[in-house]
Amino acid sequence: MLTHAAEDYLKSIYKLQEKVGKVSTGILAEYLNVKPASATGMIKKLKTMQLVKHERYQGVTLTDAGKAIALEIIRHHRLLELYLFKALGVPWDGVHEEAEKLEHVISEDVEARMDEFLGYPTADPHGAPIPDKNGVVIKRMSIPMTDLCSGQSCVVAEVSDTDSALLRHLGSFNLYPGTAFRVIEVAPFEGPFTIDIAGQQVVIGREVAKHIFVDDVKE
Amino acid sequence: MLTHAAEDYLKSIYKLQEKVGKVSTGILAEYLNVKPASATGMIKKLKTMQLVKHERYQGVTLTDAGKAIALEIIRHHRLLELYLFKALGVPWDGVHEEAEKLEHVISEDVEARMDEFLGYPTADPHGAPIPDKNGVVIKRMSIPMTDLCSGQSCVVAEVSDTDSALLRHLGSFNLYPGTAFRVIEVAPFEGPFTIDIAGQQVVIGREVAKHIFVDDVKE
DNA sequence: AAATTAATTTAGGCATACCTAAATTATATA
DNA sequence: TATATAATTTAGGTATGCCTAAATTAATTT
Repeated sequence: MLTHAAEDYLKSIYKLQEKVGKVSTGILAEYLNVKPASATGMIKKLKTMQLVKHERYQGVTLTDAGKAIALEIIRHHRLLELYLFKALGVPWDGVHEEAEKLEHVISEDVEARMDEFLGYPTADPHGAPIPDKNGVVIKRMSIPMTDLCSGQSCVVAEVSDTDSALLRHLGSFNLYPGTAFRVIEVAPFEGPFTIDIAGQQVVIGREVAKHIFVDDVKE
Repeated sequence: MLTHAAEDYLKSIYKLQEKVGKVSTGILAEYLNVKPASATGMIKKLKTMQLVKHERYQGVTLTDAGKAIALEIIRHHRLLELYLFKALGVPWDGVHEEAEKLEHVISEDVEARMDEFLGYPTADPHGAPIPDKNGVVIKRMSIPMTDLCSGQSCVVAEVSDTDSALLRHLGSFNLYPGTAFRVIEVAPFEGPFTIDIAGQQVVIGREVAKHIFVDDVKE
């Protein structure tokens, strides 16, 4: 079996691969809050296990085996988040941290039971897709909120899950995945967004908007 | 914060203290499936943290601080067992192993939510008492089934939780905590027990009976 | 009491996974 | 192209927690 650290590396490589494309040692180390030298060491270990491909100074890529494990961990994480949220009422700004610890120790059996309880869901409380048992991920075609213009309507698809304070902030406006809103005004010079959520007028700063992804954009 | 290993040592010392009284290095090592030398090492570490008292060759005792941590871990374990059993339908012969991993990573917040969901229970699926938030344990006055004589009636109070095969065996007779039965016959020369459970006649071997503790004994 | 046996502790090693500091390699600039 | 800068890797060190083997201490037997 893999160590927790190895699982975290695989998960992080997968996520960075999605976001940035090429995954360098430095980017990976920064993401995991370790030094580049530590990342190099783990990459070497994962390479001997045939879970990653790596050429010196050229970054890492997951092998099929590595990707399968990464998706399994991500599935654990997101199912746990949703379970904690729905079954135990843990606030959505707390589920990430909790799931981060549980994802490495939960059994496939318990996971299957949570999955059944939740009705085989496809997204976690932040809107991120939950890979199925075979590692198949259904990708949504969402765009960053910062791409919206005045007058456009849309639905929140996903928000980033790591910043607890941000999530509390969004929660105070009811800005959850599935929530519809309309852009009233985009302030010039990279300014904030004024939006309408269920009749309420709310101002969302640009830095915050970067962490919100939307769907179903209409004029 | 303590390591998982340190938590396991404290928990084991507590349990052995209950069962055997004096806890020697050798007993502790055997219980934890490590070598005596390893136990000595951890005992030293726990001593510097003032969680145990230890005189060379004289065995270990928990300090109040150590006992508090031991009871906290035991509370985690038993609440998790009951939660997995009741909320997710994990069979009672599987909850111990699962809880063994989760007990070290579950937060106080999630634990409190499980506790509420379960209605502040006082016993786990095997009948073991769940310490409350302040580490108070309500002890039951149960006796081993092997002390019973022909004709006596009783109620199952507790069964040992570590042997999964034993639990499946007991489950097949509906021999859960709370189940009442009457001893029909005790075979001589340390032989098996024949009992009546809800009209069904069942034979329980002496080795199995040693792991069953009963309450409410009547003639 | 002496000798044997058993329990415990010390000493020295291994693996994991992190660190810092130095060396190396690649890339960008002059 | 030579040099400066940035990224990466190597080398060597720390802490945890396990191991084996040897030394010590305690308990039992003769």
